[in-house]
Amino acid sequence: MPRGRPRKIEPEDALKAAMRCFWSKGYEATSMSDLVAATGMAKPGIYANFGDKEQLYQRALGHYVEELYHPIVEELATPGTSLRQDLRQALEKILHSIKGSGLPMGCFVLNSTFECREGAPAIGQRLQELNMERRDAFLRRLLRARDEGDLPASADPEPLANYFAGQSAALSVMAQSGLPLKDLEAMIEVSLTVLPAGSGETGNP
Amino acid sequence: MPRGRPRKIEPEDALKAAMRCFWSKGYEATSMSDLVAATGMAKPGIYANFGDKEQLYQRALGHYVEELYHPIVEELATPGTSLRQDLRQALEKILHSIKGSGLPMGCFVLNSTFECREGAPAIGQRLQELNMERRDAFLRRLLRARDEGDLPASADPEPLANYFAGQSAALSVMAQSGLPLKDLEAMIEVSLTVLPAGSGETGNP
DNA sequence: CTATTAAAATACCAATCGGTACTTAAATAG
DNA sequence: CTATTTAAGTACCGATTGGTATTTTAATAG
Repeated sequence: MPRGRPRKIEPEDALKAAMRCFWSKGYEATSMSDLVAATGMAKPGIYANFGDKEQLYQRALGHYVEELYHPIVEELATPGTSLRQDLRQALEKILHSIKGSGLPMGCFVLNSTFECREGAPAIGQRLQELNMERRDAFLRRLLRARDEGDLPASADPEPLANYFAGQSAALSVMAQSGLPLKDLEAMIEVSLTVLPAGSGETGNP
Repeated sequence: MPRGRPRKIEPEDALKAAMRCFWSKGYEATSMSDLVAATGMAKPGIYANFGDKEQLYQRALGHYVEELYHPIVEELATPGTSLRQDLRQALEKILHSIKGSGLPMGCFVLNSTFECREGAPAIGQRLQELNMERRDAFLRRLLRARDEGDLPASADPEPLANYFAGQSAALSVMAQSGLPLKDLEAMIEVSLTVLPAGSGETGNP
């Protein structure tokens, strides 16, 4: 056991709580008092463990990326079955991470991208990178499909990757606008029809 | 001429300035001091003319909707040439309203939709309506196309309308992520390929 | 001129903001 | 037991927040 007074809450638990806070309310709308209430850690403890509000925000975003964003993005790029089926599963996964579970609504990266449209260039650049990582994951999967003949050589993978990367925002905004889950899933099926025939089985059997 | 001391700035000009402020920085990040600086109207004048900060925000959003959002949404639903060409022009128009001009970046309605993901239910419901108005405009155009035979009777207009309504968010987030204009226009061409053949001339001549 | 009207401008309010210095509590080492 | 270490908890800081009461300025009406 360590030497001094035992800690009430583990810093990692506090970080998780702070993440949910920033995720659901955004950076500006989250006050230090909110963070104190959410983490259960007193203010001086927060500053001692994480630095100031902006540093904590970056740590929270980093935790989200490691724990939730990267896993989905990476799984998205890996083999699976056919191209169409893999893209369908990827968009479904993104959709359920947007709507389902007890987690705050939407994607933390997308939410932050829209909040930080000007101002702090440091976090803004990081967010551009993260959105591009999602795009690149789609691109990798599409390039592989072209190599394997799952995507015709005539198809250009880059515009397709940009397009699919954008679909998460499309799903997010329509979810926020109140569309029921079945309509959001129908959106996914529509978005998959941009794939040339022969990229896997059809979506409407 | 009116009776008392002449006004320094017209309330409508102040409203325009406030709109740009909220539009570019968001509700939370915009302070009354910012609004005073942007409008040139002293704080008591703002409260006298518009009420409190939240009321001013709603007025600013209303002004945006009347002046910029509704015109684009309505033009989107009206005849034109072929379905594909009309949708292309609509998405191009949305894209250039997102990127071009000297106006703040992005769409005020989309930005607000992402900022207000929980909290004030009043403005949140209004934003849902506005997003649905965009969707409904796409739907009207698609229904007309189906009646005119420009869209096959086998195609289901509703999922297509939801899909196209989402594309503005897709364009917005990829623009924010640093994609150059030509790549964004290529995204539009990809998104149009969900239309069945024979909905107007092809996008790749 | 004076009275009146309406807006601008100054000054101020309590509350909250992000951030810190300081004290207290709870553990171990000797 | 006392000394030491580490974190929790309290109290406070100046600055800024959203919001007003009050005064001053500039016009017209008589």
